[in-house]
Amino acid sequence: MSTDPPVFRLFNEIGIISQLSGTIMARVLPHGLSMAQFGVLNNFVRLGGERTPARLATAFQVTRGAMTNTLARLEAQGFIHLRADPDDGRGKIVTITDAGRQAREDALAALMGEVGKLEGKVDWAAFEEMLPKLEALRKILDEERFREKE
Amino acid sequence: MSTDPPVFRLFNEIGIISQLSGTIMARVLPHGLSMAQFGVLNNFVRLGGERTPARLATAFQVTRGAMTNTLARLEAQGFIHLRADPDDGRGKIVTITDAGRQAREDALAALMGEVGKLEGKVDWAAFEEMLPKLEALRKILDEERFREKE
DNA sequence: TATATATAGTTTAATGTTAAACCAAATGGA
DNA sequence: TCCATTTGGTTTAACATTAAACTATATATA
Repeated sequence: MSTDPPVFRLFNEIGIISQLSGTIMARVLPHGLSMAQFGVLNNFVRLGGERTPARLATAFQVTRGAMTNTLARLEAQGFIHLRADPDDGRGKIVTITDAGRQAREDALAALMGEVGKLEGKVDWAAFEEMLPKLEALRKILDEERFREKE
Repeated sequence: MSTDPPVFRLFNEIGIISQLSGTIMARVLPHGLSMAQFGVLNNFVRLGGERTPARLATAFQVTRGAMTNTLARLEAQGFIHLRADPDDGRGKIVTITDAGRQAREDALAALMGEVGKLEGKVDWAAFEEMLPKLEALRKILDEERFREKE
C-alpha cells in the first residue's frame, strides 16, 4: 500500500477505519441497533423536536431510500413514531418514543464502554485536532457528489 | 452533531467520508469495477507476484467471505486467474491477467482525473500529515476487532 | 388557470460487507 | 499414528447502502 499516492492511502485508511469501527460498534449495541439507527435516535435526543425523513436523509448524507429503510426498522422496534404531515400531503413527521430514548441511552452507555477500552491506546487529542479538516473534506465531497450529476 | 463527544464525531465524519468517497469513485471507475475490486488489481500491479485469497483478505482487512466474493467477480470479468495451490490442497493462488492490468491502468487514470477535480479545494498536505495517525488508529481497531471475540 | 417542474417518500435490483456454519486439508501433540 | 485443533475457502442469511423508476403532492411559470 505504501507506494500508493497519499490521496489513495488516505481514502484507503478512512475506508478501513470506517468499516472496522462500524463492526466493532455494531457488536456492542443493544436492542439490535445498527449505527445508522443509533445515529437517528441520538440526533433526536440531542436536538429534540420533530423531523421529516427528507431532512434526516440530508443530515446524515444518505439517500432517501436508505433513510426509509432505517426509519422502517426503528418504527418496527417501536423506537420512533411516524405520522402524516398535516401541512404537506407528501410528507411525514418523525418523533422519538420513550422506548427510543431508553434504547439510545443504553446504546450510548455501551458505546462509551467500548470507546473506554481504547483509552490509553489512542491519541484522541490528535484526532480532535483533525476534526475540522475532516469536516471540510466531507463538505467538499458532498458537493462533488452532486456536481457529478450534471 | 456538534455536541457529540469528539470520538463520535470523528467516527461519524470518517464514516461519511468513506461513504461519499466510495460512491464518487465507483461512479467514475471503468469496466464496472468497484473500489474493492480496483484495490485488489492495484495491489497486484504495485507489488507483483502471486497471492492467496487468505493473504488478500488479511491485507485488506475484510473477511474471507468478502474476498471470495470480490475475487469471483474479478475472475468472471477475466481480470484475475485462480488456480489450485499445488503445495496446499486447501489453498488457491491468484494472479492478475493482462486484461486485469489494463483495467487497473484505466481505473487509475479515471481516479486520478476525479481526484484532480478536487485540486485547489482540498488541503491534501494536511491530510498527508494525518496519515500516520490514521494508520495507527486502524491498527488498534484491527486488534480490537479480534480481541472482542474472546 | 393550466401545465411543467420540483420534491417527499417508497420500492426494486444490485453490490459489499459481516457472522456463522460448513467442508476439506494441514498441523501438532499425546 | 491418531485425534484434536487450526486454517483455507465457500456458502448463506442479514443488513446498509446506492441508483433509478415510480407515485403523489406542491410549487412556479406562462
